[in-house]
Amino acid sequence: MTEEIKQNKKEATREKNQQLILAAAEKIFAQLGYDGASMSMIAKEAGVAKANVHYYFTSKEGLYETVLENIVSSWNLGLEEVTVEDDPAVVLYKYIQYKVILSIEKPMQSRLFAIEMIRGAPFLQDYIRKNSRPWFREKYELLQAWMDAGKMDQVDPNHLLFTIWSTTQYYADFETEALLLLNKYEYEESDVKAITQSIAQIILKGVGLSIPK
Amino acid sequence: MTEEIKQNKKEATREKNQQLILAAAEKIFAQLGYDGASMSMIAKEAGVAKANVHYYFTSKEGLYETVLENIVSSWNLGLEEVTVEDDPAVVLYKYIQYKVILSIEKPMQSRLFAIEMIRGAPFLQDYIRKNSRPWFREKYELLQAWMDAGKMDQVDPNHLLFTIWSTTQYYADFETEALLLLNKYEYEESDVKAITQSIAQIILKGVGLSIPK
DNA sequence: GCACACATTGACCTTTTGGTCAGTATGCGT
DNA sequence: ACGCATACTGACCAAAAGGTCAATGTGTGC
Repeated sequence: MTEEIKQNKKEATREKNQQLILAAAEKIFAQLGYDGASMSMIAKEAGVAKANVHYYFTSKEGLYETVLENIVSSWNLGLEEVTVEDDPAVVLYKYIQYKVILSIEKPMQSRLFAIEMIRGAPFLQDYIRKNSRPWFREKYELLQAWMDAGKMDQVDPNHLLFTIWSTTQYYADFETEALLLLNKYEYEESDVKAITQSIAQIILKGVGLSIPK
Repeated sequence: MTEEIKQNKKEATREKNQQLILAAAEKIFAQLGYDGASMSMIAKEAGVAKANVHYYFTSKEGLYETVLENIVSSWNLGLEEVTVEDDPAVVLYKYIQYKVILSIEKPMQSRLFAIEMIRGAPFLQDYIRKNSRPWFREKYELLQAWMDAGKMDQVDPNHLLFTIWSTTQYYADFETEALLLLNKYEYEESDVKAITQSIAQIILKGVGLSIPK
């Protein structure tokens, strides 16, 4: 036992219901967007009365914000402990693979994020400024260092990162389009590998690297 | 004078107002999504009474559908008159350039499309099946032919096309994120070139081609 | 077992939504 | 100039939205 396991029934119920509502909200918001979702749908999905949702989360905006924060703070942004000494081919390959898996397995989170961005990020602007931007700068420096060291081609690191994000997230956000064009009903296990392979092949070779074995 | 220029005032007004409403609807829908947009906002934006919007377009769904159809049918999908004899480097470079320009100059259309896809394409599914899919198959064959002829590397043409789409559309759909991370207020003229160059460099080299001069 | 704090809810409120309709304005053909 | 078809609108409606609240249920500590 690690932390304070002792928990009375009330606290447990409270936690459980809050979690229930949060999970329901994530699902509904991702499916229908902020405006398309309604508090009663979320309450129904969570199996509680609508008023109870308002008991835990003051407003729809508040609930939405909490959902976004939860998702976003759960994101290991990736590339956390990478240094200039590492092999860029290995690092980038693994990053692409990680992002593809995330897209296929947790598409709702990606879509929720996309919806928020398209809306102009009314709630996530602060997060991006405070968290994403430093992370981004750091990775910019990392990539630039690799390029300076002649380990890979010189490309604008900004656009390289955008390229990795967009290509991998495409399979979550535009799943409908992708599946329709591939004439598939849903992604298969083998698709993860094929997608990773194709993207990695293009991007890695595109910056003068080759796919690690 | 090409067609029937003669137009009485009634027809002109009708046409004008319809166009006014459509333009307003496109803007509002792209900004707020289907559910976020309201008929009164659209009417106000168009400068007509709400009831008049309903006079021309039976319902919100109908209006939304018309807006989508308008956008989508205005899309020259690109790569129209390309044959196997053409140089893939030139063709792909121009295609990327064309899509980047579109993303920067008409981001609302891209975003509207993205929103529709994330929602599961309730209205555009038919269009994709009937129009995009044949186009997609055709370009698949074209790319495959180039690869068979040894003009470029062997990559799954499906994912290559997805890669081009996603990377270019990113700058429209995720404009907020991109600008925040680049610490810019808006795209500049020079960005179109820089983006095109970076994307083209990665993708072209990634499939064994080099940027044409 | 009792009192207190917290959890839960149905009923209710206001506002906004998409949509309708009866009535009015407006340009056209005669 | 007049009558008719079409364009247009303010007022209105039912439904659904987010949100509130008084009342009721329910564990916990004493």
